[in-house]
Amino acid sequence: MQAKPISTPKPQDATQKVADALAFAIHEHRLAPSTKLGEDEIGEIYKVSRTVVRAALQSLAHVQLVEIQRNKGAFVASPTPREAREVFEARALLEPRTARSAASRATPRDIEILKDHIAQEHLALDTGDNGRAINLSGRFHIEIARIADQDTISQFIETLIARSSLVIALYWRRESALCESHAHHALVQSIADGDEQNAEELMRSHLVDLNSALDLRDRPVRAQNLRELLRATGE
Amino acid sequence: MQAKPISTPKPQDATQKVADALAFAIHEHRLAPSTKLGEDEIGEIYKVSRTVVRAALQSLAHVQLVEIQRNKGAFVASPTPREAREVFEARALLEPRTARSAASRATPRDIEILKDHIAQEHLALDTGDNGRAINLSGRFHIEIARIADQDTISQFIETLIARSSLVIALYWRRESALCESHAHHALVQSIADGDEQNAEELMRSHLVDLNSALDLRDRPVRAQNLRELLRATGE
DNA sequence: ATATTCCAGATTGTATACAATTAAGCCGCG
DNA sequence: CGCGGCTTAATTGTATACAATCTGGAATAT
Repeated sequence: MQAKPISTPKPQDATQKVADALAFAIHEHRLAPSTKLGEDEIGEIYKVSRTVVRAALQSLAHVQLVEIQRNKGAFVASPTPREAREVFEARALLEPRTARSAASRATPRDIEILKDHIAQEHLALDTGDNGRAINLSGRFHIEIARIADQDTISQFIETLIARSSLVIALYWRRESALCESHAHHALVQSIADGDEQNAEELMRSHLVDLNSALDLRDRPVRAQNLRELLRATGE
Repeated sequence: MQAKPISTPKPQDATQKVADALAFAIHEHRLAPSTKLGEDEIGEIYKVSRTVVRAALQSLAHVQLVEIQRNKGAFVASPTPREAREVFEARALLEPRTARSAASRATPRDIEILKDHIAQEHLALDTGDNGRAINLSGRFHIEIARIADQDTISQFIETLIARSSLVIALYWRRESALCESHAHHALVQSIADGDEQNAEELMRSHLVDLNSALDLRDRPVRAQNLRELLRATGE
């Protein structure tokens, strides 16, 4: 019966908060691939102990947003071209089916949410906030998976989209504009219409478009690993 | 140069070792769903500190082999009928494609490995070691995913098979025998022949068979949660 | 001058200690 | 006899302390 009026110091999981904050930063491309994530450093930023930071980093490592090298530390993941290709292949396998399912289940409320996402996406693009636009674009796909009401597959898609953000950071061709909004709009329309076949097909082609906007030929320079590569030749 | 013949005390990640040991026990049905996994208890068993145990449990929670309830502790996961259905739906979506891919890539060495798996499976069944048989059966599917050479999807399949083990523990109909070996054998044959279409179809029907051997109508009694359920009605 | 060895600082891996929350037993009351 | 509140023990969440490993540079020898 006492009041806790103001801010709750640590009401919920501190670990989750740190993990979310880091994931958000990565999704918005504020943390570039291969960036070192020192435990003390992060702990100081969020005012938590290394215990919490370590748990958060391990959590992110599980979805491959960060890579942990034993006795070396945690780094923002830097997907290889092969991994990048695999991520989009997996999405191509899962998401069309998900879109179909969403089309058969979406409620008016769901359509509202999706349209709102698109509106925010436009806004972010107009204000030049590319990081936010990429983040919202990903969450659009996650929202569709949620509507499909398949938790297991949704979880997979979430991790794939998280990784996609890294892939985009590394391999996106600047020439191609970030104008997927059109595709998203058409997708919402077919979902709203309950047109399963069309939704599935639109999602498939949307993913093909996304994939073709990547240039996977370039090898990403792994900043911090230069030294390691050099030493590898010595032994 | 040097030999590390016998056991290494803590050469690698102690966390991984504990996680593997627990996962193994769960896969072999030695740890039943809803079993409480106390941190001190496990730490004492494996002679490690709670720090390590907690990391291992969180790792297992990420693949949903255990469920962590804040301030309550970790329990062996107990999939609901809905979750069970979703797991097999996801497998039905991923594995046929994987089998096809495996058929197109398998080397003679891979075929050897698969046949060896089947042999071990037979052995386990003959000796009545059902836990081991289930474990091997799952690893057979994982091996196919590995041959398909799609790491991302393989990882998903691994977690799905891990969860399948729990589903089997909860929903397997005792009437139906554990005689999938025949299906596995036919699958290996088509993979060895490089018959992609057949491999895909066999995998699909194999998963259908597995699914039909489950009885998802029964609600699993969550042993430890009785108290919790009772209290839920009170508030 | 270059390469190598070794030492010191910094960082991670693990264990322990303390704080917060929950579970269980006990007592008193209806 | 059963139920409810309180107290205490047990368990988890977090922080800190110690040990092991790695990074980076300086000194030395070639």
